[in-house]
Amino acid sequence: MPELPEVETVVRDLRPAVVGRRVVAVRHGAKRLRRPWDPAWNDAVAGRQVGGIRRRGKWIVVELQTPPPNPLPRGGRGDRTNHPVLVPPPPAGEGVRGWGLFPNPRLVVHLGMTGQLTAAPAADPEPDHLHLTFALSGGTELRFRDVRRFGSATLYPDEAAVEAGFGDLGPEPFGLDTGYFRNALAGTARNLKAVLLDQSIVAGVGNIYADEACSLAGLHPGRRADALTRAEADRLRESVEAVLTAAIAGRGSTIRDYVGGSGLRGEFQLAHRVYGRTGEPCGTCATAIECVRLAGRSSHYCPACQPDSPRRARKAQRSPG
DNA sequence: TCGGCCCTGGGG
DNA sequence: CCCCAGGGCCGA
Repeated sequence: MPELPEVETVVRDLRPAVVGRRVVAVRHGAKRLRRPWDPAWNDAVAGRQVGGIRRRGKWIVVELQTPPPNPLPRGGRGDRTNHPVLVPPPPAGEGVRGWGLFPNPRLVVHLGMTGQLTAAPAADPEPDHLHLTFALSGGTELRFRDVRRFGSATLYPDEAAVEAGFGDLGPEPFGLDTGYFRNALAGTARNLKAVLLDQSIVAGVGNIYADEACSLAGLHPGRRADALTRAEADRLRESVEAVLTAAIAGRGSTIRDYVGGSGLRGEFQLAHRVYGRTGEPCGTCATAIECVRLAGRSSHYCPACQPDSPRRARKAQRSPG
């Protein structure tokens, strides 16, 4: 479900709802996700404070930290010793070791196809397919729900481990270096669709926005990447950035399951040019949108605006419309 | 580099 | 019943 714009919307929604709060308790379901949740992680998380939340590609990183000591009441120094320490100590038993092994815990979440990460009042009824619940101070719960269980939630001990976990994840698509993108395209015989879906080339683009970017760029998604001219490659890079920016502004696309961090659906599906519009008239030239299978995924395009060969592309370039 | 697979549910 | 679905990983 969620590509970069959806994940970005989740993160922006969650930030004001969770940052600064402490994790009071962790609950997890029995069914395993892509990566099973290790129950030992509960102790590493409980008592910590949410320091921040951010996005990387389609991944969500929740930054946890050891909460600072409570501010001491003003007044005489006597208070300093008498005041009870309200910061909960690490859980008993192996808890001390649990905190020690996770100095700067990072909760890394991937939403897969149907994952939902939301902040909700603890009093709200629990939905079905709920796999993880973080009860936060102030009565808010951070909930991870996922019908198909292609998503995952993993705890890493620190930033270095997160980076290692990301492996060869490519750069963010915003402000992407022109030369880098040209070279990436020139270096492979795969089609544009496959390249745009490849997270090691650019992070965050999925099936919807790959199609939308090709449409915006006027390029057939089946074109060989290494056959693009420099101008075409640059146009594609700009189109990826433009469509993602517009989609974030529209709070992402809800086809079926996607909701943002506050449970709201996206709006950008209403602005799709080609995705999910097979048979409908192209908004530019009224030709019927077509759908083919590329890189194992449904791929939508306008056969008139997105010519399938470089030769026809050059022709269309000379006489647009 | 590609297909199959992991899952559940909705629609034809 | 069949096929389809915002993704990623693993093995041929």
